Amino acid sequence: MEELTERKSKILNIIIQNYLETGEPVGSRTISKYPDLNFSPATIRNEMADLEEMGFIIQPHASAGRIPSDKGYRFYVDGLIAQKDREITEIKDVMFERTERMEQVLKQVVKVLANNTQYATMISAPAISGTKVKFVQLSPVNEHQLLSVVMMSGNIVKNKLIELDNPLTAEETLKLNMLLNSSLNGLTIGDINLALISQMKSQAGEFEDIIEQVLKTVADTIEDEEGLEIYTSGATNIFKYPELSDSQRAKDFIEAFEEKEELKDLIADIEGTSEGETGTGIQVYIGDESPIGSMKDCSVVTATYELGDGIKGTVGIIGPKRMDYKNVMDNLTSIKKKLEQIVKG
Amino acid sequence: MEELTERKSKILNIIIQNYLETGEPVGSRTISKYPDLNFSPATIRNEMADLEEMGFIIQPHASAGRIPSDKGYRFYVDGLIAQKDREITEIKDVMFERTERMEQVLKQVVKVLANNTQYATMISAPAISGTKVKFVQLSPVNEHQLLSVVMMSGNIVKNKLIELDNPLTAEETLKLNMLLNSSLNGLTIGDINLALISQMKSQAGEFEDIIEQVLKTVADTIEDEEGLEIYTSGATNIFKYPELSDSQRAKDFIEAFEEKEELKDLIADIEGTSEGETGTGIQVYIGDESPIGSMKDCSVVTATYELGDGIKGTVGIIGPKRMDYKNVMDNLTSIKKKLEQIVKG
DNA sequence: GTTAGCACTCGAATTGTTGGAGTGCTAATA
DNA sequence: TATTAGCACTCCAACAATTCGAGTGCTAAC
Repeated sequence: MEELTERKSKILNIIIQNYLETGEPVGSRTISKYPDLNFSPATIRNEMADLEEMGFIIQPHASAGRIPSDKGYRFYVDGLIAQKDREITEIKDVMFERTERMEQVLKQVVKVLANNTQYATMISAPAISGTKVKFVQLSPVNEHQLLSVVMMSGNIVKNKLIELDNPLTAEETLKLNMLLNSSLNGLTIGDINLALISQMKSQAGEFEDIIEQVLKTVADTIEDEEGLEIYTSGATNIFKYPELSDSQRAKDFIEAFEEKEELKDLIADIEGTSEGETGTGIQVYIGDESPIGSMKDCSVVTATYELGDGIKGTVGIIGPKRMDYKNVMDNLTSIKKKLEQIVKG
Repeated sequence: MEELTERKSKILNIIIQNYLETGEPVGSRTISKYPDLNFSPATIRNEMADLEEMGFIIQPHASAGRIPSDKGYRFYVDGLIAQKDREITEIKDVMFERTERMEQVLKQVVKVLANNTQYATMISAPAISGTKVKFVQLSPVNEHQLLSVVMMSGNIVKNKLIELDNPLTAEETLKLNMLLNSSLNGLTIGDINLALISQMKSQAGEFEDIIEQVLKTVADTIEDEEGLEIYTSGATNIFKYPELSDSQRAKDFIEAFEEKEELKDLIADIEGTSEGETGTGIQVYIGDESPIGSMKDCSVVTATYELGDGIKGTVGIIGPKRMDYKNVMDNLTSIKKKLEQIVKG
């Protein structure tokens, strides 16, 4: 009994779909009532016994119906991914009003997504690491403070306040600005090496101290962001799913969302995985496949969005294994598109 | 029986303290065992009956011990506030390493606080409303984009990207910068009125369009922040307290923390309340005293910190009514001091 | 190959039982 | 008069016993 016959596959799909809706184990009688399956419960039971032996479904206790195993979910999900023809359901366009600031957009995205799907959602801000310096500006605030503004590709702006020992004149500031811009423009963080630094220092002449400080600031500024920002929403939706909402489980889950450290690991894992595995940029972690312990009873569906210039981020949904995979994937695909076009548009 | 005798007050305090520790109703026998109260359980029972009649304690069911009522907690808390002599317990100084950015500091503060107290914590970023423009800087990014950087007192920096129809020359930019700085410097948002705007426009000559756009941007930038930023931590600590951790309650509570909308109301309420009511800047909401529905079984203790120039924010702790009020107040007082000195220092 | 029938199993929900903690009341005591 | 001992009473929490229904596996019949 190694083959997954048409009928078995049909039954399996019905079990999964029914379980997704109800959250209750599915019995043979229930299945036999489906219109396109005219067999008696007994027959179904035989098939179910086979399916269980093959590892697709599980009996939570001796006299209960069956629920999908991780392998079962995987079968179902792979089936979904296979049918590429899904049309993109339009997300309300209200979502992206004119907001220059990425942060606002992302916060809105997770909220909308959580609302649409009723699962927990997360999104990582575009990683800045591979991006280029677009321009640098030093502005004197007063005698002792200099504000450095660094803009990276993707229109990400960072500020930092620099303390000065001695005041700078307007000319000196201008000169430094020119030097910084001409030297740094278009460089990635990786391009700023020792040779470049010493070269800049020599050009700065008597201000080499300041250049050093500024460069350090720039590097700090950028690396600061390396600590990947993540926005989340809808963590409490977990309470909607009885199988996840016992106290301990819920606490661990929500804590992971609050702390975000583990989410970072997850995202690192996702972005590390060879991209485009499915061609759609969508990845699915079922149960133990996820690196986060508190989510071993959950499924995680993620999409990676790319803003060009190698900048990319990840948006994902975490919910019970009996998740409405189809709807979730549609939503993610749609978000991905929207995000990608918001930058181009 | 309208008087709160010494003995009654002693018993009341014992009931509250014991309940704070155990979370279980306190019976007469338990109380009679306290060393400084040499009476039999029966005597205690009489007193307890009185205390209940006076509204300080409650019997959750007919044959249970007593627990404090909101009025009881209030009595206890007022007693605590009265003794001003509390020494400031030092918080680990690691906390405030050199971080220029307020945001980082605040995030750290809530985390440390949640960790120290094991309750849920929140902190509001200093409200910018009353603050002054310190300086404004427009920098051309490319032909079509202009980056505006606005710095307010309290070293809060805001960026915004402005789309240009026609490119600006360097001179024009410089001129605009000078105009903006000389006109806006030292003003609060309230000071920017129509008269000022039209005056600036006329000075800007052919660039009045741009001035308008920039001013709007500046206003936006500032008002943007009016939507008060709030950082939270430790929401899941609620699960440590059985009386709060049933599913529905926990969901509502954590949701309030995730959404933050209600927290904003709370903070508005706090900052609205005539300050210094206690002289220490500490306020306590017990149960229904709080404006947030999902916290009607909690207590909220808050402190307002002031950074000078009218800039202030609020830091608070939300936990069960049987909260370790003393410890919490000490912690808040300490944080408040630290925050206030971090800006001056 | 499919189905009907039947005995069996298990969990969830309901009910009954018990024990302990705590009370209020009354009568005795200092 | 204030305090205490004693006692009957109440209620909850925990546990055990019972019932009920859904679902299974197996066998024999179609």
